[in-house]
Amino acid sequence: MSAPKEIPKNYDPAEVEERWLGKWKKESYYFDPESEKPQFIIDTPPPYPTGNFHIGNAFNWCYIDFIARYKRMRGYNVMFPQGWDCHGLPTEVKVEEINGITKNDVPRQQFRDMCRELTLQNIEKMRKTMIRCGFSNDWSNEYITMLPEYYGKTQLSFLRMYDKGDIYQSEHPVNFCTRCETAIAFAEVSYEDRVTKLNFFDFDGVEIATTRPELLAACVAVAVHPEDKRYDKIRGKALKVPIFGHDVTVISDEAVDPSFGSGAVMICTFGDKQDVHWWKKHSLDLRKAIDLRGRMTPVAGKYEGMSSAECREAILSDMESLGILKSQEELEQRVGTCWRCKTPIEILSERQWFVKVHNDDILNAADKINWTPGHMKMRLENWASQMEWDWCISRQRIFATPIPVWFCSSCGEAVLPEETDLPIDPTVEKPKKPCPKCGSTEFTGEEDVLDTWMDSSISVLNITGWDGSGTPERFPAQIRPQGHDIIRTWAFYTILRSVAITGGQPWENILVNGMVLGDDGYKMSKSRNNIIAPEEVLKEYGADSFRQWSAGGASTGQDIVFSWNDVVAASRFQTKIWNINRFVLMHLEKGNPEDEEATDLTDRWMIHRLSEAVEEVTEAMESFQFDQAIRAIREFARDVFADNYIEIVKGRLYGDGEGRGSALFVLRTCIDALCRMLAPITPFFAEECYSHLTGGNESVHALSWVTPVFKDEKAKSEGDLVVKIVSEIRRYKHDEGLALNAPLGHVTVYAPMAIDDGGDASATLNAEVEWRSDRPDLQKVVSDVSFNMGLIGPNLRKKAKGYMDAIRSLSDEQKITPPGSVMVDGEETGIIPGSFEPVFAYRVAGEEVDVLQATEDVIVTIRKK
RNA sequence: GGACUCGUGGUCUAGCUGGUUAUGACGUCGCCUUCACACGGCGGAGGUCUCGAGUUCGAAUCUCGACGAGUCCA
Repeated sequence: MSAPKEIPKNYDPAEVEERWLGKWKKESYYFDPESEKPQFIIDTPPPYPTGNFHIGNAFNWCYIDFIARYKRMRGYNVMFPQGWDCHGLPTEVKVEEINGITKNDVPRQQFRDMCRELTLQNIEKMRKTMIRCGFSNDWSNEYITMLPEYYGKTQLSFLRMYDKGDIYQSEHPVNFCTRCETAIAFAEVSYEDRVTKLNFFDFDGVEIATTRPELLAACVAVAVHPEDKRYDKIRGKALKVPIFGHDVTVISDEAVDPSFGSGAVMICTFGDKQDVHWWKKHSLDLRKAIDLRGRMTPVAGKYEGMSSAECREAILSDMESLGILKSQEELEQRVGTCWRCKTPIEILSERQWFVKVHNDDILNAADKINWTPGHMKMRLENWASQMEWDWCISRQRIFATPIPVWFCSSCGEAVLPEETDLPIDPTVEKPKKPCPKCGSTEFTGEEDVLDTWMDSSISVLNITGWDGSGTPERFPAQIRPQGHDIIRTWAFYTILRSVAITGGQPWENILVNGMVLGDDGYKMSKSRNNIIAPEEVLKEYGADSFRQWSAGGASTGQDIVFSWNDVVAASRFQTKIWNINRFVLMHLEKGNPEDEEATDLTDRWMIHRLSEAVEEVTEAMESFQFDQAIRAIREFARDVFADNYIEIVKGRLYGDGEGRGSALFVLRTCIDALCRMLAPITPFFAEECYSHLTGGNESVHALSWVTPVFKDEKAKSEGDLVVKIVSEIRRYKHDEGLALNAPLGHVTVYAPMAIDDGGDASATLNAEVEWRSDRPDLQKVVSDVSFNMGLIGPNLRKKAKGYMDAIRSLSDEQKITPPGSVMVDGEETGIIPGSFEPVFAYRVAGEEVDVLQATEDVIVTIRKK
């Protein structure tokens, strides 16, 4: 081992991190398909390529990278793949915006090419940020869902599920965005508070309140509460719909709130989800008054062709002139809108493709997965148990995976391609065989495309090597790391699809991280102006500080508030370790130790404490508690190693007498362990420190994880005492107004056991320290009693308080030598052995010394010179 | 409206399978230009653990309620 001569005085993260990025080989993170090691496959979230890898992503990826790096050191064959979930509205909207077109202005294929081009550019931008963060992705396992090799698998999964009967088409009400002209899933509906008008009008003699008068033409019934006496006379009768003149029946339903509006509701197809319920339950007619573009249909009579907003105004004005509009009230309501363009969604009934949702199977699979934190499973359960209808997977868009289906032009039969012909685009290619039902060779390709969750919900099948020939050997993956915002979507859909295709659960573990909030405690948003980009943090403090913040900023699963303070503290911690490292290297250079053994008391104490820290950090990493891991590392490095141990062994290090070799061995062992423990969290910093320690021949990331060196309980308790004495005397010096290194005179420590600290305490305190195991000639008085509640509570229950009072009122003599029993509430109660101990105080008898009481049975006297 | 999470010194945060003196960071005050580090060291001040009720010998921790905050969703 040869330490390099030059180690810079200051740690410069920018320089160091760039340098290692240039040296590290991406191949060293590749999953090895030939390896004998156990696999550890991570089902990395495939982000949407917006071009902006935001701080929430970065936080999520920090967790993943901690795990990936840790598991490699633990001897696993790790796959940390990177996917890109490309399809979807945002890119289409962006392309339309950039080029000033709508999707219908150019041929489908050209529009797709434009989307693809933009997506590739965005992916490249995001890759750069990821690499700069030091994430150890396996780029040999990258996948891009818009490319044929991936979406071919999406189509294959479609065929498989179609064959099983899990995919079907049907006319059913769905959420629909009339601006984007596509169906959307519940997961894509967002909600906004808006103020609207509640309109009261005369409906053939009955007062009705509605927020959506434009749907009057779509009215198919009027509903009242079954016990609402006001409407007893008209229940079951027909009413004539104003303006439009068709008849509808008055039905009873418990879901009607008699106190809202007039207590009578008009049911339209469809004003909201409740209408869908009623429509299904009471088998009502379907009257479509709004078309896919948000225009009124012929059903709306003279209002045909108007937008729904125009129609609303027109109908209200007509009602007014007819004298049937009674009054209007303001009403606050939450409106479902398209998550992308914020247009209020309509519920329209159209032919769509659906995936069957088998809730029980999903819940069973979810039960087999280990959830961290546990309560996140509840969110999935609540979501699954309240699903209103099957998953609508068809979208009327362009940039997405085509639905691989043709319809026979003469008999209408749905014809699917052969699996070997995938991937296909049915709007471009034709079936290879005539229609199996009628023999026709004329077909129309399905123009609808798939919901992008159909792509991303097979990420785990893709990375474990699914090719359609059965459950892949590597399935399930070991872990899915993701945010709690997509439990209802990505996690839910992935479990659904894994169960449908393989029958098993997709992962062994799911680790759910919190959301990153702005430093004001709120979700980051443009309107709050509290967005922090990862690049800002990296530029200022480096990736390692950012990663430390990710690890330690909040406990796993909690939302995490971004805090510059914590980033700065992290960076200072690195400075601290850097200086410790410089100090250690300086001494190693002064004369390298041959010793491979810790012999002195404080050295053995240090190794014991190190071993404890290693166990704590290992346990934390195993259970994904990164905040506990970094906290344990910091406490060990700063408090135990630097402030206690190093200060105590300086005397031996600056001399060249006995014990120097042992101390150097311990210093080297500790630094080595620190580098390894820090490697997953601060990979650049750990690598830099380790390279200085060893000369840079081997990467810390290629090493195995730390194992405890040894435990020595005797050295631990004796060493704890030495440390305690040193800190007590420092406090004493401080209180006496002495500098910490000021000479002190003679210190005598009276302890129950004989201690040989090899002169460490003397050198540290600049005083003669004498360790004695006899008792000092001091007056000893009982000052208090300490109780063992763990013993007293369970044994005495209600009598505990009385028992303690009785003990306290014993004489000093009896506190030292207890009687057999005491009286508690008039009852004789036996003394529980070990339930209390006397606490002693000491007074000086004659000699002119100051007395410190370090612990209950350790006395220190100080004779100043 | 529902679900979930949270409410701890000035600020942020840990603890929450109940048991000595409630963790740490930032800030703050005092001392120290100590030979790794002033981006430091040593020492201190600062908390009725949101409120109320309950369970218990004992509650920051468990239960119920109130109030407040956040997130996801109908």
